[in-house]
Amino acid sequence: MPYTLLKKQGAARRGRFATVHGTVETPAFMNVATAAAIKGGLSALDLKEIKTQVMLCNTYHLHLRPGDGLVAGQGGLHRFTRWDGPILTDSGGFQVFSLAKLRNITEEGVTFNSHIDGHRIFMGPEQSMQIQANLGSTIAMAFDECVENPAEYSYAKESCARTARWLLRCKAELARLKAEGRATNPGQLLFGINQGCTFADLRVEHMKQIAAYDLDGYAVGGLAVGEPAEVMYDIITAVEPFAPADKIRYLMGVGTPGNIIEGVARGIDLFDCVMPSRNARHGHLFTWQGIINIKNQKYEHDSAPIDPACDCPVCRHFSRAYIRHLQKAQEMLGLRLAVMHNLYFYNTLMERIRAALDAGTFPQFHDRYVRLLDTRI
RNA sequence: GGGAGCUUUCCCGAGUGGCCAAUGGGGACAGACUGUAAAUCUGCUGCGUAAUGCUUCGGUGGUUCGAAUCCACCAGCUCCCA
Repeated sequence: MPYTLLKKQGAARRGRFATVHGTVETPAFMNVATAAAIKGGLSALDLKEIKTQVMLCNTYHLHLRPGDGLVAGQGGLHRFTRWDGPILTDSGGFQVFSLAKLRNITEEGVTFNSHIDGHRIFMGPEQSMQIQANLGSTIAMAFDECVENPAEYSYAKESCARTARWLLRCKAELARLKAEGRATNPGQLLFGINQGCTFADLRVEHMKQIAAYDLDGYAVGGLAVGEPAEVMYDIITAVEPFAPADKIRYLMGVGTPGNIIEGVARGIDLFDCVMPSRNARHGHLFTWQGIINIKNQKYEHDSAPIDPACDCPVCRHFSRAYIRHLQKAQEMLGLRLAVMHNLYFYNTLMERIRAALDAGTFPQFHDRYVRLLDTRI
């Protein structure tokens, strides 16, 4: 059993997740590297320095470019990227949502038009598993449909049932690929994904159903797609009791520091989000005093580090004035330093959450930071 | 010395009588971003709370009901002939 629950405080869990590529201390934030690189110019060499535990790559994007066959030929994602820690591959399910204008969904799967050159590609549960088996990630995600918000109840119910059927096909296909020796990582794990939009009864029913499928982990997907944060929290609270207690739980695509703290408080172990990396590229930097926009004129002559309370490599060496200049001048270094800082911040946030859970002080940590860290200053 | 052309709001640059406070870029300023089609996108950029309001298109004067647009002179810049 890869997941070990070390300590509980309320619904919050301090745990450990063992994989063939190393152990993940949870709660943890996975750093998003969609096309096998963290945008902003970070390589695997940088990730240790910013306390990254897990790297997240994308099935759809890597299938299109450079092609999962090519990655397999290079020895898999680990050899290809030189990141030797755990890698989770998202299944392409989110692209069913985000590339909505370019796709068509049937029981078999989804037909996309490539966002790169427009050519038609078909991806269903089997294709997604084949691609992920080629990529050789540590953890494969089931192929799901991430439904847009708001959604009709009837559509949500139908989609949810289909996602459950797809999950069984994913499990069967991955087992077959492993049995035939076609998986780059023979120890590849599979997580299922809970759906059901904002309807608590659908969410619970779906979670109960997939809990019986005995997967390596359980994700809550389809949240943070436009619904109010309180709705998201209520859904997590409703569905959490029905996620297997001895399995790791992953809240997909979330979120702000406050969202993560609330997620941990509701029993979530894993998170991922593009926010720290994307917003860093746009000048929004997270600090222990709140969020700053480094491009603001008020930082023009500011020789202080991004966050005086931060000991990341960027804050140890560089000033706000310098990073502001780099971003205004569109120097690549401005993006890189900002991304390094934000990811370090998120990874440190998780470290402090774990420390608070270890010390039994998580409620105090929650109260002190849950609003503060999401506040623009 | 002679001739031709040019001068627009922070910059470049449209506009050749009213629909012009003036197209479009850039820059500046600010905002958005949640399993990344995102080094992207949006707003804003003379003054004024607002108005059929005020000031503005090198300067001064003129023509006209009305001028960034037409005329005269002046200043500066570019090119051609000596």
